[in-house]
Amino acid sequence: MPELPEVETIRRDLVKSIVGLTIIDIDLRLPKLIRGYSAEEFVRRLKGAKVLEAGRRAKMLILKTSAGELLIHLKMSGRLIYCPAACLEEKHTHVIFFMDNGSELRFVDMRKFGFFRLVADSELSTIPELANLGPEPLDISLSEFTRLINKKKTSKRSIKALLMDQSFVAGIGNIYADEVLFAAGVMPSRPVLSMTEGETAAIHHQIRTVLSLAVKNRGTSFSQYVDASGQTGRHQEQLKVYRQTGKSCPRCGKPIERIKLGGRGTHFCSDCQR
DNA sequence: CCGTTCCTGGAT
DNA sequence: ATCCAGGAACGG
Repeated sequence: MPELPEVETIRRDLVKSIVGLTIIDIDLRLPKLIRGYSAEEFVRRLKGAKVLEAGRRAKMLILKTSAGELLIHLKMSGRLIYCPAACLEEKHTHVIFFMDNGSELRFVDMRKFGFFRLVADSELSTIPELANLGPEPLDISLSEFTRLINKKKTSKRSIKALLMDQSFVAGIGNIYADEVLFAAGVMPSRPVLSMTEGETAAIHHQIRTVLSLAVKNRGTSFSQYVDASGQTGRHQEQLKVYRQTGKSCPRCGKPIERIKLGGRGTHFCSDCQR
């Protein structure tokens, strides 16, 4: 899926394109992607609703509407595409929102893992998909990050698994976990309990540096991810280790290695990361 | 903790 | 044919 930088890019696009518009109709072709309400009730409630704001929490998009908060999770392959006027329909288009100015917002998802949830009345913080999220990685201070790491100091799990744990810090996925740990000089497989004060500070610093640069570059595009206008991001050109197996480490020249950690492809330089 | 599962498709 | 893929819930 889009991780924090990709979702943030889409959010900023949607602020410019659909905030202020009203949904006049919805073509929902894959009812199972709606959580909470039935598909019929979801459509009934959102028809006629005005989009008031486009927000984000971790990797979740939150469209504030006059009918409640619309949560959208893109998971691995979901895309939100804004069509100002007639655009060709892509394969795997599962939902189309028709807006009152003739434009459309389309949800396209090859793997069908993404979901929508309309929250009409309850507190957002009680929603299951939001309730257990940790702090935003770009907001957390060094002292707070250090405190959270120290709380996990009994854990033998890898530092990479912890960074990807959304209840620890919310928004980092497989790409940026590898990139952050390379930039911080820490091996992804290192147990959390072995982190030094200096390494913790380096990881905190690189989370900020790597994620904000990726946002500036409008995200990383491989196969699926594009922004809300259908354009690819640019951060794939800046990746140091992710999917760079066998290529020379940009710092020391040694070939980048790949292992499997927690079921995920994990990329690193064994000279630059300890 | 790890593996499996939800899906479809591209790469090897 | 087999493995892999920006996520995350679930079960053992």
